[in-house]
This record gives sequence, C-alpha cells and structure tokens, in this order.
Amino acid sequence: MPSKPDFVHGSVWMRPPRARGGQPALSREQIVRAAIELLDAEGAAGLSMRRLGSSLSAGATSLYWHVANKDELLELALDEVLGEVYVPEPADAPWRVSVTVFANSLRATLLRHPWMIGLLGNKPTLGPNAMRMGDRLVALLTEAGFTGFAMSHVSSLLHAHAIGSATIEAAIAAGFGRDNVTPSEVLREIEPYLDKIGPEHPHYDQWRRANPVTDLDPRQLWDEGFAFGLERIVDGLEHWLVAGGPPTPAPHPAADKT
Amino acid sequence: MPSKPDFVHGSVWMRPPRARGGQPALSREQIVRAAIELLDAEGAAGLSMRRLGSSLSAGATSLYWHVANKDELLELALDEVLGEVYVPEPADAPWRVSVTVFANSLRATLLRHPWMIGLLGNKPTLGPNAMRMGDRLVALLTEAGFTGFAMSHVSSLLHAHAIGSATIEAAIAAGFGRDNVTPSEVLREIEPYLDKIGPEHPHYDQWRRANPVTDLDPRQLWDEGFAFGLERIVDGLEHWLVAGGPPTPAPHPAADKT
DNA sequence: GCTTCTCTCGTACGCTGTGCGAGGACTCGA
DNA sequence: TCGAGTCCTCGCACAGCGTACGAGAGAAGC
Repeated sequence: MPSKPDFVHGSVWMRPPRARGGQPALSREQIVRAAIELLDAEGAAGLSMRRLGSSLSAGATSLYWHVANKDELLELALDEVLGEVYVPEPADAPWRVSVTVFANSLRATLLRHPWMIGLLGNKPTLGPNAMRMGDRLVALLTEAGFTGFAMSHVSSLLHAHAIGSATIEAAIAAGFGRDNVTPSEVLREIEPYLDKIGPEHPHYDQWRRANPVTDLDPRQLWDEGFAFGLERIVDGLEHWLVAGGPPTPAPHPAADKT
Repeated sequence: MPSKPDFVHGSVWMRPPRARGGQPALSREQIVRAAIELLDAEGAAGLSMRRLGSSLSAGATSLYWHVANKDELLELALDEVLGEVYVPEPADAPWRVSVTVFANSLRATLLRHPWMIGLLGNKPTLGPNAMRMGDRLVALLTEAGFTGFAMSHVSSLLHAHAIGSATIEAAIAAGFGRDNVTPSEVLREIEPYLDKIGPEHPHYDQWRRANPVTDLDPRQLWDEGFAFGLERIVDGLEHWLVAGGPPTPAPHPAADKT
C-alpha cells in the first residue's frame, strides 16, 4: 500500500469541528443548558444522567468530570433559569409597579419551567443569579422605603406569593397536560366526581354551582387570581408604609423579645 | 376503545379500597401511616417500597395489592397529612382571626412534614381531606363576604402564602439539618462566602451588614415574617372588602405579563 | 523522547419501581 | 370432609437509576 498523503489524514480539515476524541467536547455550561432543555421537555422525571449524556453524544459518566453529581447539576440548572427573572431598577417606575413586574416575572419563569417548583424546597438557592435577583430586589425595596427586617419580610412575601401561586397552578396544569385534551374537557371529566361527593362538601358545592368554571380558560382565571392577590398584597404594604411602618419602634431586637 | 388515562377514573379517589376478607395482615391505612412515618423521619428520598415493606415486616411487593404504585401512595400520604390542617368554623371568630388561624395551621403542617412541599406541584390534591379543607374554607370566606371568583382568589392567596413561605423556609432549614450544628453556626459558616461575593451585590451586602442575623433564631424570624405577610394580606383584603369589592365591572381585568 | 495534566468512557455495584405468577390461608357450598 | 373460589403475600426478575473506579486517549511542557 502506497502511503496516503499525510495532509488528508492528519490535517485539520479532516477533523470534525468537535471531534469525539477531542478534548473539550463537553463543558459545564453546555451540560446545564442541555439539562434544562431536557427538563423543560420531559419534566423532572425525564432527566437521567444517561439520557442527558446521550443527548450530548457523550457517555453518561463523562458528565461527572464537569459536575459533582446530579443534585449539583440540578442546582446549577435552577440558578441558570433564575437568571430569566427580571427585577426592575428602582428608578424605572414607582415601587408598586416595579414590585408587580418582579412578581409577575418570577411567576412566569416558574410556570415556564415547572420542574423548578419541586426543587425549590430542597436547598437554599445561593447561586449567582439568585443572589443577583436578591440584590436587585433589596435595592428596589429599600428605595421604596422598607428597612431592616421588614424589608426581608416583604421580599419573602413577594417570593412566597409567586412560588405558592405557581405551585398551585402547576399542580392543576399537570392534570391538564395529558394527551391533547383541553382544560375544559378535563374539567368536564372531573365534574361527575365532584357531583358525586358534592353532598359531603355543601359549601364548596354550592359555590361551584353558582360559579361554573367549565367554559373559562383556567389560565386567564389564574392570571386574574395572581394579579388580584398581588394587588391586595401591595395595597397592604402601602397602607403599612404610610401608617409609619412598625407600630412600635423595634429597630434592633438585640435580646430575646416576645 | 381508547383506554386513555382518564384523569378522574384512574385517580385513587375514585376506587374503593380492596374488599375485605382473607387475612388482612396489611391494610391501606397502615401502609399510608407507615409511609408518613418514614417520610417524616428520612425525607422523601428515604422512602422506598422495599424499606416501607420491611418497616411493616412485609415483602416489598405485598404493598402493591393495597396501593397501585408509589405515586398513588404518595398521593394518599399527602391527603392524609392534609387532615391535620385546621379550618375554624365561621362562627368561631371574626374572619380575620379565622383566616389567620387557617393559614398558620397550613404552614405548620407543611413545616412538620416538609416532604409535602416537593409533592404539591405534581398533581392536584383532590383527596377527601383536601376537599374537606377546601369546603370549610369556602364556608369561612363566604361568611366573611367574599363571593364569586374573588372568593376563590382569596382562597388561592392564602394557600399560596402558606405554601410559598413554607417552601422558602424548608429550603433554608434543609441547610440547617446537617449534622448537629445550630443554625447560628451554619450562618456563620456561610458568612465568609457572602463576604467574598459581597462586592457583586452591594445593596444586599449593605443591608446584611446593617442587619446581622447571626445571633437570632431564624425560626423566630420566619414566624415573624410569615405573620407580617399574613397581616399585610388580611389588611389588603379588608380594605378591598370595605371598598365594596371589585372597583368596576372590570371589562379589562389584567393581562399584563412580563 | 518522556512525563503530566485534562478529559472521556466502559464496566460494575447496589439500589430503585414494579410485572408476574406461584402458593398460602381463609371462606363457602356440599 | 372435600374441593372450589377468593383474598392476600411474596420471591424472582427486569430494566433503569446514580455514580465509583480505573484505563486510556490526546494535548502540553520539559
């Protein structure tokens, strides 16, 4: 066999841009991005290291060079999508508006990536995006006039409303996601069950008959409900603020106080 | 005949428990109770069918006679502990008080069984205890003067506050549960990390320095925060109520999304 | 040339949920 | 007393999981 021209075999042009044998075929960012894609498409149960690996044309255990374990990967993915949350600058608008924008953005992000919800209760979110979100929210609330621990309580209140609402909505939406049935059809399916157990729940049953929900788009109803709650919260905060904050000045509870 | 996974008829709540007879060494109630015990003791990751079986001195697959699968078992366990939530009767107290009692009870239940939190977003809770809770809350809110969809929005708002708050608290508490260290020690451990990345988060860092949290019991702080938020919510609801409910017939409710 | 560092991956282990079918225990009718 | 039928338990097996380990490929530096 005559020797082949060397430039064919060893040249750059013959090598694929990201050869399988090449070194940097994988990166942490790439892995996290692929994980999010898989999670969005198939939910939390659809993500396994093997599936993730093969979605990157890599071996399952190759991932462990870039990521300590699956939990850490989920943590990274969670913080990554938290980067989608938008927190306005304090100067952008009145605080009532800015706070509403933030809460809506957090809720929308959670509903866009419902797998986040089951992860949030597991460990504190200390990633860079979560911290950035927290920092900007502190700026916003401080500028609005909240100080001390009340400020962090307000932050928790807003977070809780978005997270709690998204949890409830995601739960019901999970019942809707099944094979191409519309929410109305699902609601109509549940109806007989509710009718059957109706007598055991007279108050709810009466309300349900007076407020049939079957023909409405539940998504619109949830949007309204979230906005309603958020308005009540912001109203309550404003009243508290104009009333002068805490009724009795308790700036520094240094010692145990009851 | 399409045997599509019918949302209602496939659900646990539609099927009666297996008929009795033979030798009932195991029962659904017993299994659910043991599962809750295991979940409380070891968290969601600590429950496996094999471990649950051997905690009942039974084979793992014996459980499948009484329970269709693990998901259904978790659903049963979730509804069971929801029975711990207390909803006052409308006549017991002014609605502001009753609503506060309910929200506190829901939060306390969630914190007593933190594994509930990761389950809530997965599917709607239609079990008997959840329905009973919903029914009593409807009675409460109707008596308070809320009607129509606003009533369900108020219900969602209260649920969301409890669930969201519990989620946040459980996440941080999970970081505390580690090997016999006190929360203060954990906070002191995190301190250097926060110091290091402080410059990237100036607002938060400034607030943190002005409000050192290290010496406080975080549990007390969370209690205060939850109560603060709940007061703001109830205030906001009361103002809305005395203002006469919805301001206008509202042709354009709210469709803003960010 | 050699060593060293960076990265990939095949193999393997212990664990998971659960389908299947054998078989034990009990009740009932004769 | 004897089947027959029903209720319930459980051993086995399978596919899939997270991941520890160590071999080895390729690039970089001496």
